[in-house]
Amino acid sequence: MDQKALFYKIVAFTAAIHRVTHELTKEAKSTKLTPLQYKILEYIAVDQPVTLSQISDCLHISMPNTSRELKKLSTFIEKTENKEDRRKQSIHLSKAGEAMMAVVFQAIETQFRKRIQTVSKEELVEIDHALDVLSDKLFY
Amino acid sequence: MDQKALFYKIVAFTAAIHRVTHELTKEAKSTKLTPLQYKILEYIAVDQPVTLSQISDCLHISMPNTSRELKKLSTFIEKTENKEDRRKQSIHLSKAGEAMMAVVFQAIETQFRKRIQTVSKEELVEIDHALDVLSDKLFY
DNA sequence: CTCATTGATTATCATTTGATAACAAAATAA
DNA sequence: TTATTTTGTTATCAAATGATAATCAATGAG
Repeated sequence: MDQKALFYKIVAFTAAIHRVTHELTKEAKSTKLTPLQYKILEYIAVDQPVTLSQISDCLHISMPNTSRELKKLSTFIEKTENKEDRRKQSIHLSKAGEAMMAVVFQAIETQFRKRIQTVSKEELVEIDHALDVLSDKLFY
Repeated sequence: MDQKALFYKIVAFTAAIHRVTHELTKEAKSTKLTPLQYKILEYIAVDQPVTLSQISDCLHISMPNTSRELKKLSTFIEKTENKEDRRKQSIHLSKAGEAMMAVVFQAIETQFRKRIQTVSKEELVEIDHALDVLSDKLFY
């Protein structure tokens, strides 16, 4: 296994992913979310409930800026007080946020279905396995 | 194969990749390149020679903005006239650009080697195969 | 040849994002 | 208790990025 070649393949791969996701999340643009706001909402949608500092840490956005963006997203999120530590906030999607992310995800999903139209069931299993392998061993 | 589950896995996967690449390309920050400039240079490095409109198309940056960024990158790139179509430019990395990207890639590679330290040869082959599968069938 | 199209540039403006300082409240350590 | 750390907010400034109009030269279609 030529590690150098593998490395270049990974660079090309990640670049390709960035391009494809850009393509797909363009749909999200119709929601008037900025890319950063979309990223934040996506993170909340997947990991909720989260705290502000979790968002800040994971997405590498400073706390002041995270706070600012969350304020802009106020209609899409809700903050619940954390009983154990009253400094912390439990942030999760509001009804409106859930509804909007559902629409966005639906749009992205539709795009993806187009992509896998021609893919056989066996190949889908292969893709699924490939995702697991890379998630486990490379992009954790 | 549950397509819905697969789709969510893909969303989580691409988000993970974005986070990891963010982590890795932070190294590139020491080069004083902005994220956009890095993206452009990376694209040139991988696909050179390219034209300005290719960069614009592939990275979804308007031509005026691409032109502006390329001007900022002038020390790292060279423009050669295209004999067939004199409107077009053949853009490739300059000596300085090659040198700098080599440093950046080296830094990223080092990070990646850390990640695959504990991975066996068999698993590397598996990773390589997984990259091929996803590149072919999903992120083309 | 004339006209529309393509590839690229310059200038300009608005928006988004990043960075930092100053602050406050809750929690924890001393 | 007091001091320190963690979590979050507000305000402000600078930089990066996006968007658009005007322009130009080369190309290709008619």
